[in-house]
Amino acid sequence: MAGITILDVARAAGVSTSTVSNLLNGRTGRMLPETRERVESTIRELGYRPNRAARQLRTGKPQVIGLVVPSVGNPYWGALARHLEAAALTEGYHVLLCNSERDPDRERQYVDELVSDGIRGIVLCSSLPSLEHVAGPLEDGLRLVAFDRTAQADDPSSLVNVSVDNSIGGELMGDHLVGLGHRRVAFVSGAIRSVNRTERFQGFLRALERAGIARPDVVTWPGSSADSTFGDVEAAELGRVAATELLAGPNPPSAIFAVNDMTAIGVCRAVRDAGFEVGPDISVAGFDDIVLAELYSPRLTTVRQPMKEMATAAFQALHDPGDGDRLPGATSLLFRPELVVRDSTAPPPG
Amino acid sequence: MAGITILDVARAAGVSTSTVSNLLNGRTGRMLPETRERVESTIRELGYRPNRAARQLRTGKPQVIGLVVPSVGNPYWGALARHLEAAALTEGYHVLLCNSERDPDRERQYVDELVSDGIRGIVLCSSLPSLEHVAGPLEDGLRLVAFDRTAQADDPSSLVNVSVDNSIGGELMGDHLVGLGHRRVAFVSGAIRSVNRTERFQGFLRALERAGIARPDVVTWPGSSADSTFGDVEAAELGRVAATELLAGPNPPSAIFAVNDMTAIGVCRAVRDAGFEVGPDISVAGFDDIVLAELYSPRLTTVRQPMKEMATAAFQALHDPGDGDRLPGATSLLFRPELVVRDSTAPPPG
DNA sequence: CGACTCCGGTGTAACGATGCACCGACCATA
DNA sequence: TATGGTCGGTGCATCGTTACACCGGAGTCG
Repeated sequence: MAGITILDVARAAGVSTSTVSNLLNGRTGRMLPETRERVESTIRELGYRPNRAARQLRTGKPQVIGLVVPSVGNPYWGALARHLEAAALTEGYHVLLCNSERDPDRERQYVDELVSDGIRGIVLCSSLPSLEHVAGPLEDGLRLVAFDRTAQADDPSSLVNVSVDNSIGGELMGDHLVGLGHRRVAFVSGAIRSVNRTERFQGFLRALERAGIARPDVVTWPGSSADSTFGDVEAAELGRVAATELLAGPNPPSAIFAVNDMTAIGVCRAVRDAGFEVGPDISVAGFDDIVLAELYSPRLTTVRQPMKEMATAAFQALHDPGDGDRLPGATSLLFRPELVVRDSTAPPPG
Repeated sequence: MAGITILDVARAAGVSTSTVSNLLNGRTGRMLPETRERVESTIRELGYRPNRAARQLRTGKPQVIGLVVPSVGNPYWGALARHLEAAALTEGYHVLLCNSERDPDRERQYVDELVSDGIRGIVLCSSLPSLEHVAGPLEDGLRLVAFDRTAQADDPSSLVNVSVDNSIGGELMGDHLVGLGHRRVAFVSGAIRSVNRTERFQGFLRALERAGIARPDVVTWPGSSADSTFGDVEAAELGRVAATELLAGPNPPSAIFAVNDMTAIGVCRAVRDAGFEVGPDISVAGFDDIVLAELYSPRLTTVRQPMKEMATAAFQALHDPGDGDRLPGATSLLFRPELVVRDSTAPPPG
């Protein structure tokens, strides 16, 4: 039980609380090395730890950042949470966890609450296309990182976007499938996170066109985009339904690229249900490289997002004073994805 | 960007800050309903939100609980984090996330830090068998819930353990496999989380013995138990290695029960690598029912932990003043697991 | 009528850290 | 010896909320 205050330290070291505070906050300019060492060793001996609440009350800035994700139960967001927390820890920051459950109201509410708690940095993994609902706090100095989302024209300035380069990711996978010899390929996607989907698809398309391949079949979720409770297990179901439809068609593809790993897993199930083997008969590829991808059977070929680096960058963007003269307007940090070839893709049969 | 303080509210409502504070803290006994309503509506109009830092500074109790897990990247812990946060939210609490990465030192350090930040409630998912390292804080009034762990004789009192009834879980699975007609069964497990492992195994054994079946083969991780960095993806690898060994043996089992879903997935891979089909040829079962289990191929038969209920109970145990005259000594909350039969188990061939 | 008791609040001293505005001592210079 | 400048610190008001101690007025009782 701490209970040890700055006053205890000051008394024990024979200085004033101001001096201890100065030391604690790096204002050691005008301080005798001797005094400094005496205070430092006193702090160590007493096991003093600053009280965060008092510090926050005084400075208005807690040593905490907020993380708002759809659901940390999803391995993708879980991985982000893990790496973000690790990055924050290196600077003595803690992470407050918020699950929006893909509910825009909850998302808004969380941001408001965090802000009014004095938190000045938030990593937001929004399911909303627009971010105007956080424009207010942003103007008041909130540092906001939008994760897994690319910049939009109407983004508030001072917003930093951290994301993988979805377009290149799509292209990498397109090159891979083309290189294996596939000529009839399909793209399967849900309607949410439409920006990502579009970019992944565009990159994919670019690779195919370069190889002189006709525009692939594209199957997207037939449901309305207003279906905001669209979850993660449902993503797999979508993949299954879409792939079933594709395979029953007149001229089925020999390879299917799903917008993410969850969906790819659903596609795999459909492929098997249709009597094919994933890999040898029909190639299936995903995106994200969640832990599941490596463990799935067959091991899933996918595009890896460098999650650790992205999480670290997200924290830095919140924590740093800013790159001084950063370009005005919204900024994006795009990370290079990496193709991970495993067992779910192979040359087409025949 | 609140900026609105209790003083603003008091002035606007024409009362003292004390009255507003009294209302906020439920001391409405001696208060005219009229006054109360006036203050309440003022609060609403002004959009006042109490400043947590100031409140904590005054009361010493922040509206935050700590969650220490090995890694929230693991879907099992991710699910816990999600449900715990949801439960906390209903009472206005936030959750501070800490990933110990299975490092005992980090675990200790997190607890110390949380305590010295004034946090009075922690859900600890410890990889350590003993909890003496938190005995100090516990004596000083820290409320501590140990999750996924059953009580030990030398547990500090005032500790609450929340866990699924592993013994019954094992028994349920034993009954299921026996009921399918299996007579040669094996149990695969790593060395960590030894208490859980033992209990799951004991329950399993009980079911087998009741059916008059010989003691099953048991394969545990050959590595040393000091291997504390033993992770989650490695759990799958362990399953693979263990099952490979089993299947190459003289009298291979027709069913394999793995200590958890991750390990079961590794077992599945080994089964397939050996040229068998999971389900029809060899039954494989897991434990936990992580999201992966439903998505895996084949869908995994497993024992579900009622995660939502367990997380809610864990929060309640931290939050409630205690059940008045709770029994002295360590308390355990055991939850009933549920058998989930899917496609990875089937009657033995022949 | 005076003493008591409620009722419905209010006044205010903390909680622990911060950082601006000082201050005394010492030295150099004029 | 006055003047000014550093050096190495210190004094203290302040952040927003809480809750204990208190208070004035109305009602009750003998």
